Amino acid sequence: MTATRQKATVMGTPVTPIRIALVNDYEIIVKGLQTMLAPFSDRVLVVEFDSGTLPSKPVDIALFDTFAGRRHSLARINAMAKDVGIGKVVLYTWDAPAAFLHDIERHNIDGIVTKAHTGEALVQAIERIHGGERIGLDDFVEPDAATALSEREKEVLSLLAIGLTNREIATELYLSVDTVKTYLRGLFRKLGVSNRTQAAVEAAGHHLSPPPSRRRAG
Amino acid sequence: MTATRQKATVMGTPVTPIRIALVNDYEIIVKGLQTMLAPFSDRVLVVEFDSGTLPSKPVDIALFDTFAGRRHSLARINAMAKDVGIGKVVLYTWDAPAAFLHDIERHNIDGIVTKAHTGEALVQAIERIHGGERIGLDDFVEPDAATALSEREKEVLSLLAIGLTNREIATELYLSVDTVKTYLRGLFRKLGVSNRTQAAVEAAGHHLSPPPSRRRAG
DNA sequence: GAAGCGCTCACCCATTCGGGTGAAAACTGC
DNA sequence: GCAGTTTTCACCCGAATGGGTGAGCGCTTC
Repeated sequence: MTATRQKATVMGTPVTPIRIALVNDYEIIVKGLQTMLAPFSDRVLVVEFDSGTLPSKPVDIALFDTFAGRRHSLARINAMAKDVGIGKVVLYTWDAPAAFLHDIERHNIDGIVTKAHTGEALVQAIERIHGGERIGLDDFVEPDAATALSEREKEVLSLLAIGLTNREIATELYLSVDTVKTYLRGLFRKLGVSNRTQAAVEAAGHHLSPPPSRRRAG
Repeated sequence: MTATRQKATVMGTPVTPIRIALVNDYEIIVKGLQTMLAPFSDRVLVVEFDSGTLPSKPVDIALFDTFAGRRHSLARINAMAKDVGIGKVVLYTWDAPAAFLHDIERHNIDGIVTKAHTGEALVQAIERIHGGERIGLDDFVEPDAATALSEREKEVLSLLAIGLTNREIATELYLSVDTVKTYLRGLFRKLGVSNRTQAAVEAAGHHLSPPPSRRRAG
């Protein structure tokens, strides 16, 4: 929050704006970001808007609009990020950043900003992330050591949390049922619960379960 | 979907655009809606943007941006709607409309549109709602008769949803375990699930389970 | 290189769960 | 009154779950 971060010009000399791409399907967000960032064109430049696809031009930062149910693409964008020339991948989400803990740890996300940000705040966040800070991440990294879930445990829990049986979890993760049960015992202990339903409820608190299904399509 | 709906002019004579207000806190949505609807200024006119407060001028339609955790204001806006001169109250939400079934039944919402709409689609939806249709509502009203839960079933489900065992539920409700199991069979059938964990997840969608405990602040 | 942790699996055992059938009592609506 | 629904319970049975112990392998750390 030092004053140096906010100036886009140094002694009147213009600085190259940070080039960002927005990966988003929704017109209102695309238009909103454009309009919202227009006054800051000297600091950030939105060079591309994509509908679920990757930006075709190199950018400093890709704002990745991650919705539940769309997380799969996160793996993809990250895998291809270096090929295309994306400097950093930033989640641009409605949810509290914690909702994407799972993704953050799995893929290398460089920052998270929420859509609650105003234009000015967003620009500042982008500048800080561009500068190497891990905005929105630091608050959510470390769990509790003793109750920290391992990678595999989180995978098992996330599948449990959608109601899969042990056998289904095993099949999904290419494990034996006994192994799944071993993980569950550890999970129950760490979560302080005694059955899978309680674990599923807790999983939501750990942001490891999807939102409940909507019965009817919108 | 008749052709008459789309024309904003009648034989070249301009028609008064529908006046809408947006109740929203987020700059990106405010800016996005403005920009998105700008090309349709002959059909819809965004006359006011409010941050959580009610529009001060009479409008035909108030787009009410409802976020989880902000639903309380829905009751307020509706109560005051007629005083201020709001023609219709429309939810403008990300979620599938079903997420607000609860609200819809409690307050008199005239329509629901999602932010996935493009400008053109949004304008059409607004026009149809203005014309008296209940966009997005008809698909979500009735609890389906066959899948409606009885009082007792809801009680059982709400206890299941916090992870109680059948025996615990039975004790809690002064029932036999067999009775609880009978209810569960019916619940699973109505919810379209095959085990209690899935039922617990669904229960959240039915507003029958408390929000999961947050271990860390978001 | 020993200790510790994460990941994997196996076997055992008691309990719980899920699903099926049947049925009685009460209340609701036509 | 009768049909339908809700609430309640019982019995049966196979499958799933939960908990315990033990154990091998790989990686990191001291």
